[in-house]
Amino acid sequence: MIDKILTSTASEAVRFLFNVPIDPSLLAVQRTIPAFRNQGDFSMVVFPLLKISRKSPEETATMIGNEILANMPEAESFGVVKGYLNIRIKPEYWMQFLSENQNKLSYGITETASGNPVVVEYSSPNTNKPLHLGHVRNNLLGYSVSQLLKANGKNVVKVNLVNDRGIHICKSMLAWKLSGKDETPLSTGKKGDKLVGDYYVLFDKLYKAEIQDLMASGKTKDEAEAASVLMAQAREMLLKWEARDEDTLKLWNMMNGWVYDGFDVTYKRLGVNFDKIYYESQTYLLGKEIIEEGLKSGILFRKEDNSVWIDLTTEGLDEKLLLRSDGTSVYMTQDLGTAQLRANDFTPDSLVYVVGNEQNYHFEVLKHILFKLGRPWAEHIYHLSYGMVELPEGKMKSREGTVVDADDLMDEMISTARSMTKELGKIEDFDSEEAQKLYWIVGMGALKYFILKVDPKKNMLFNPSESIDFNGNTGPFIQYTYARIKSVLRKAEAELKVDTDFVVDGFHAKESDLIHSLYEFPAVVKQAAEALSPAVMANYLFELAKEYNTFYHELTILKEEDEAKKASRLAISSLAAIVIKNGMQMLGIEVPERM
RNA sequence: GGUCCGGUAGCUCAGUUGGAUAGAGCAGCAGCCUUCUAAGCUGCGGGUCAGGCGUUCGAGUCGCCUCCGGAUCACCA
Repeated sequence: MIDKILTSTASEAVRFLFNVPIDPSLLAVQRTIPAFRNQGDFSMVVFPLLKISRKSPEETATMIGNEILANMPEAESFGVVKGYLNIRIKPEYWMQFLSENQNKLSYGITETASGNPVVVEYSSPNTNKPLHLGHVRNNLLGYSVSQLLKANGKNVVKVNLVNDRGIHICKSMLAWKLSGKDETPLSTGKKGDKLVGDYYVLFDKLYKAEIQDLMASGKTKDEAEAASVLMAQAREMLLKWEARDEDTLKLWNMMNGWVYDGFDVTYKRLGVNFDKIYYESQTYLLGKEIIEEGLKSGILFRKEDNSVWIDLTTEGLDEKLLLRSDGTSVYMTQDLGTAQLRANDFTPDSLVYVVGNEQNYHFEVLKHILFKLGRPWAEHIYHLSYGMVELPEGKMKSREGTVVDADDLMDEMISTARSMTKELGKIEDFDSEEAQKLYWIVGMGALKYFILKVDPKKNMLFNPSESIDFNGNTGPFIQYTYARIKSVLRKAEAELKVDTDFVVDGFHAKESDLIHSLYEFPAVVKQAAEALSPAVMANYLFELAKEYNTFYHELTILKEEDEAKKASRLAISSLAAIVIKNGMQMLGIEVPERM
């Protein structure tokens, strides 16, 4: 990469001029800011060198500039403003870059995967309620991060750990049984996850009524909760489940089956998928051997009441419970077990957990425990901790009915895409199937981009009364730019063949900006993956699309009479389309050929 | 109370390892379709980067303190 060459040339220059070897990071090369683009493509700050040069900033910069010009064939000229050295790269360099990559469909993507896999866990739903906007953020992040890692040549295993057991499922099961209506998805025409979710809500309603009654008869809230028959029945059901009671298992299997059918539909529409699905009903007993092992080695200890703990106070944390006094496991025990299971299944390079930031502490503890128990791979556990999706009135609460349902939201996005497309009237020749596909692409593009453009670790706001935009910094804007480019390219191909070898005197400022942005794409792919942040990619793509639209507006392409210029602009367009398509694919967003 | 995360334009958000004059989008106003897709482009207004102190040639970015918001600190998951 040219910026690397520049850095090493410059540090050589400093060594030659001032006879002092320097750390190249002192001269971090950066892209010249727009105000000074007339002077160069790259800039260096010479202030840190003044102690070495013992000259004025201008003089120091000029000396280095001359030295670079003399030793770096790609450098064309330089300019100095205060302590900034701006270097222009020869257009020949950019021309070569363009002709080499203009038709490279895999530009920015490392196609051959190598190394042990990265295991990415995401989604991880409970089977007692349908997916909502919070889950949507989780799923989109997990899928996109997986795509980004793949684009960087990693083997990726996407896993989902479904929480299919526990008291919450028993509540839905119990309410269903008590209602006596024998409803099924088939009999009601309802999506299975929705139906089960309704019964979960029904349980809560019945339970609250029971508590009310008990309190009306003079009990305190605590007493009422302790005396609740419904809760006792739910617990009994859980015990029966654990005892593998046949009827209970049958009901459980049936209702979970409904939920999975429902989830499958939602996952498919969201465009996410998994390489392996773990079920807690099969993993919840794991971890106990690890505990035994830790007890033996003395890293864990047992209290008088028989409960097992780890002391993490030297790590600045607390003591943490790992086994209850009755010998049963807690969440942490299971997670230790499933982490080990994954380590055994895949011998991964690293483990990524896409889990909300309310579990920051949990994962910090998890890492520490595994590390103390002699699992060196624990060092490569990354908790991709994302913020809440909040509504204007605050947090979403399932029980208060303030959740934004994933299916409803997708329906709404697609229907908005439909009405906007119809209003614009550009696809009248599409058949119904093509049109439906486009509505889905655009609607989902708007939704996905809206969520992914925000830095994962930040909380974000969703206002249901203001529908998600389709103009400005949005998915459809980027999709539109792609469709626009493709339209030009189609026309160019329909004309005569355009020469892909071209020589131009130089580039227009708008062309240079675009070329430079396109040149940066592979670095952005890397950076986004390292940061586990689709937002890095999203924001880059928006800037790129904006630059293309400015270029498109200010310069003609097909009507350009100078054939070389025309060819260069087509090359820029072609590569821009490739970058947008590849970048969007890393976000899990499709792009339409027309819209 | 301890720990962690956040606070940037009216609103939603960017801002690479500290670098030049802090940027977008939306909303508002004014323009641009006989020309490669107007889901677009151009222009205008809009800021005590929560506040203070410090480190530095240079701080939205790093450190300390204060204020505000959120999360977490369960024999819940």
